[in-house]
Amino acid sequence: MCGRYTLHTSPQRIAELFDAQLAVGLADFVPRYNIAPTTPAPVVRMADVGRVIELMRWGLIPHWSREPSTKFATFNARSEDAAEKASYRGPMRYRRCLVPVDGFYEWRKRDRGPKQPYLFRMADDQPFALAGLWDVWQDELQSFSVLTTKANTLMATIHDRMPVIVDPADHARWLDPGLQDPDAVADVLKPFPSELMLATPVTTYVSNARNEGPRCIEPVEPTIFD
DNA sequence: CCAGACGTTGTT
DNA sequence: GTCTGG
DNA sequence: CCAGACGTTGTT
DNA sequence: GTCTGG
Repeated sequence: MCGRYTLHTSPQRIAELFDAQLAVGLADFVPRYNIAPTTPAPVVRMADVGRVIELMRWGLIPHWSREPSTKFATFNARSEDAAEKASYRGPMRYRRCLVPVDGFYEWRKRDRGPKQPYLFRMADDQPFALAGLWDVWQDELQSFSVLTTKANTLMATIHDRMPVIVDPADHARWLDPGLQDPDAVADVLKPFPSELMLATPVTTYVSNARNEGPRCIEPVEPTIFD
């Protein structure tokens, strides 16, 4: 699963990498090391003019919701059955997006002490894309969810689920609003190869969602209890 | 048909 | 809006 | 995801 | 134990 991540690469570099236009205000997006559910984050989606990067709230609020509330856990969606779920059926067909990140966190429960956070990133330390779904509520609030899949062998040491990481070669197809049959993009939703990723135990400073800054990704030595 | 939910994960 | 349960 | 709160009334 | 806020 995926409930916290980083995006400290500059918006200009992200726009370049994803071949997308930055929405107004996004050029000033400050480096983030602790993006949490219910908070805004940059998302890449197709618009009439092509790919755009906009701020959306993490935690998908369906357009039919009475309240823009976080009543249910919609910051992740199971890729295996999202196309059949009431909340994701529409988004899976018409509103797929990419979530730019340069790493994400997972926590492992220990026998004693607080949970140990791990930072997962690419071995080459480059930014990458998570598969996302988005929606609009009351023509004013855009929000998104991150798809999950089976853990690869690296992640399986901590969890049996992981976020879907979209291979750059699949970006265009995933975003294509012309593909309205979930089967046409189902092959994109697979576990990313472990050998291209790294995991590092980091300080529990990141565990509090109010904490920010480079200190969040500070490595720590694994302990006997890890 | 209508009413009521609409979600995920880990842990027990 | 759309799915599930009764 | 984790951390932190978890309640009501009347009065100011 | 379970919900809300970040």
